[in-house]
Amino acid sequence: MSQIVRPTFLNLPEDKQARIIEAALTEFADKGYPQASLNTIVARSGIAKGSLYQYFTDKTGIFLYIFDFAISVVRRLLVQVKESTQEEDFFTRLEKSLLAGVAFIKEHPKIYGIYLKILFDQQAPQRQELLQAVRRFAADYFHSLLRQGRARGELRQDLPLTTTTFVLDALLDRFLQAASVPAFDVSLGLDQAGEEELLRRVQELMDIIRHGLAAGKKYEP
Amino acid sequence: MSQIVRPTFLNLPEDKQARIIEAALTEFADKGYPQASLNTIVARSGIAKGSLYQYFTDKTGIFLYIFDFAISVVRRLLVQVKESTQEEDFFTRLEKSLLAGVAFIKEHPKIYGIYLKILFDQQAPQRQELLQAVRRFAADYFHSLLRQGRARGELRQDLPLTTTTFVLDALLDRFLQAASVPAFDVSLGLDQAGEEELLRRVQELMDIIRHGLAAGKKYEP
DNA sequence: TCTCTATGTGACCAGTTGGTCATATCAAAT
DNA sequence: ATTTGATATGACCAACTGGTCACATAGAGA
Repeated sequence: MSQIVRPTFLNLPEDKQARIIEAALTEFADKGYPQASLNTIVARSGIAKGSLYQYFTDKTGIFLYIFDFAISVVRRLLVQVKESTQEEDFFTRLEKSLLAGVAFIKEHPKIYGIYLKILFDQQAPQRQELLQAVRRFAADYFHSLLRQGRARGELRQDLPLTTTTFVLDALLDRFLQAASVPAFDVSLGLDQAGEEELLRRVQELMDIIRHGLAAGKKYEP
Repeated sequence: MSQIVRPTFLNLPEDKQARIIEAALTEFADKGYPQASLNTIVARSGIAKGSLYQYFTDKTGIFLYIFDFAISVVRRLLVQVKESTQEEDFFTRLEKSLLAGVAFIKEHPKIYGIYLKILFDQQAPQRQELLQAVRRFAADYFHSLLRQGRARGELRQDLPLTTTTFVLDALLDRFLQAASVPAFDVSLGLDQAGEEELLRRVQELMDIIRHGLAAGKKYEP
């Protein structure tokens, strides 16, 4: 980080820092890394171009600082959800996690936007590392939920944990995308669903995760 | 389309057309729409900048033409898989579809790349329409599989079809992404998996789709 | 008041972009 | 040999990019 932010920036009055962070976050979330314009950031935060280079080393530096900021916000949420649902059963925890995700995105659309952008931007700096950090975080989360659930006998004992982690990660991640990227969601129409419809979809999803699709005799342990 | 390609392009010798399509496909798949450089396309296909504008109206025109070309290739595959598995049971069909997808991406990485790029490129022209077309295509496919499977009694009779479609779309799509975008795949390591490991993962995935996660008594119709 | 350091500034730079256009090339028809 | 219509070309343009730098400003300590 010390290679990225200059002390000058940290000495700045907090509201000025906030203005710059906000402007940069917006721009990166809107356009992605390579298309984001420093001129726009500078104009929106009301500072001079030169000043930007007194705060950060270069465009990459700005981006990494912003991403780091975003990550820290997400991390706080996940830890909190995990702890506050410690006592509940597996499926309730899963459901609450998903709903917490939906609420988070509604509250911090730009943070989610920057994540989506980086997802397929080959040119975002350190993309590989940044993405793996995020997904690993999610994977660890699910894995831990699964282990506890299995230990309590709420889940099939023979579940392959890594594949199951993959399934959960895929389903919840995609559900969030569907709820916030209309183009993504052909079937459910989540982007303009009301609270109650969203809840119904979540429950249908949980039911499928529980019982699967097959008719007839179920798995016997 | 007539607004997009000029007749001049279609009059060109086929190998010249192919060279240009190839160069454009590569560039768009590599960089995405806004970052793709016409200069690069021109250089790689060995034609003059001016010529490009005798073939297409503008950058958007080139992109839409290429995308259209890509879509037609995908469409052919899906139709073929659907027909050739007509007689099999639901889960076998699903499994074969997924494996066909993996094979397709291996054979046409650029076509898949262009799809991934457009996925989150807010600035790709007509992005909304293009994406919806693709996803709708997939959704229709799964929906049709599901209806047949349910009619044959292979699936729970009370399955909510749209949510189930969503589940299948999410899982298979993500599986394909994991198999081709390493950063995306923390848990399974599919990108460097051998044939046999990949097959095992597919079967584990199918098992989870069949039976779900829950222990104990299964759903009774 | 003068000095010194930290901070602020915007004209400026080279490089790249998508797009244009006057001109050149060429094949067929007359 | 000449005309004609389609096709090919690359120098050129305005707009923008990330990044620089000589200079202005301000505030604290002397």
